[in-house]
Amino acid sequence: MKKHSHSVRPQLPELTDRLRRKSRRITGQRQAVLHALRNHPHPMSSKEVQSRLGSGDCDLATIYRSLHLLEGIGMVKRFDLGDGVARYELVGMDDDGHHHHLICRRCADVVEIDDCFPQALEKQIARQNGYTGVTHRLEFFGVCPRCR
Amino acid sequence: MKKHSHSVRPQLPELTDRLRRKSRRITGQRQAVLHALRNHPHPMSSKEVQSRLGSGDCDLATIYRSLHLLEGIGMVKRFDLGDGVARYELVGMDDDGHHHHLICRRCADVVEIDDCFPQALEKQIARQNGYTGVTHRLEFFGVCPRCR
DNA sequence: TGGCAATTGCAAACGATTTGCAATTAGAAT
DNA sequence: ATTCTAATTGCAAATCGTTTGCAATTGCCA
Repeated sequence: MKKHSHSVRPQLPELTDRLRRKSRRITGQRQAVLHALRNHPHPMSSKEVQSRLGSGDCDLATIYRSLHLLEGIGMVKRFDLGDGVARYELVGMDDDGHHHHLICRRCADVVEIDDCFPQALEKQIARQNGYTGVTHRLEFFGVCPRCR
Repeated sequence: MKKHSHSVRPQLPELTDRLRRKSRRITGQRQAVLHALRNHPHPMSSKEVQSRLGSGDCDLATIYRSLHLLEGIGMVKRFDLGDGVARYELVGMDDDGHHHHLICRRCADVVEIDDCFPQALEKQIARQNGYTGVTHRLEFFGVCPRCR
């Protein structure tokens, strides 16, 4: 049984350390983005991140740039929930962030699904088609109890 | 074993009949779009559809409108392959069009994966979270033999 | 504390998709 | 066959998420 993706919520200092180790500058904006992601363990769009930044908010372009940076370092993972909007989640310290979601078609509520099923199938798919380095992207859609 | 999604390639008259039955008008543009989809059994973007329209081409807006119409009727299925571009495939006559893809990260080549694995898991996911009407969206990514 | 490269904000550019509107056209009615 | 009308089209402009150029600012090393 895989550990729950959100069982470990890294502290902010740990996070900035990770940044520093990659020789990236610790700016207020980046800390704010990390802080926002840390406090909302669900996929967040750039705008959602921005709206959760406390004081003097930060330019959207900077948020996009921060998220890309963090994604490149592997500190956040990008998810595609079907609408045309990129969403990001903080990745645990040792985790690779791979998991899935169950999204309500009505209210867009998101449930994190931590078990990963088709991992075993990747090898089969890869072998059958001569592909290498096969990964997958899987999301579930349905209607949540409150909307039903 | 599920029937291959593309084992049956409907004839154009059959397709326009389906449209007519839905009391939609049979226009040259719509036939052209259907024709293009029919001859390329892989997910196609609006632009790809447009570039495959034979003679006097058709406005992109019209292609978008046609694809939406056809999707609403259930004649085409929309797929999201990870780049920000909607792609569509023609749905067989009795099929619901549900299947998956294996996409090359380098050249964007697409292999159709006709078996569907997580269908059984939908019920489990639904039950565990109180959701109803659960479906899923699954795509595989890797590097194809030619790019490797 | 100074200096320079990295980072930011702002506005403009971008690509995919949508929309308003006037002109065209498919198909039912005559 | 011709007429009529609502559905459909093309075109251009609008929208939305995201990216980029550039000048001003700022983190961090010396």
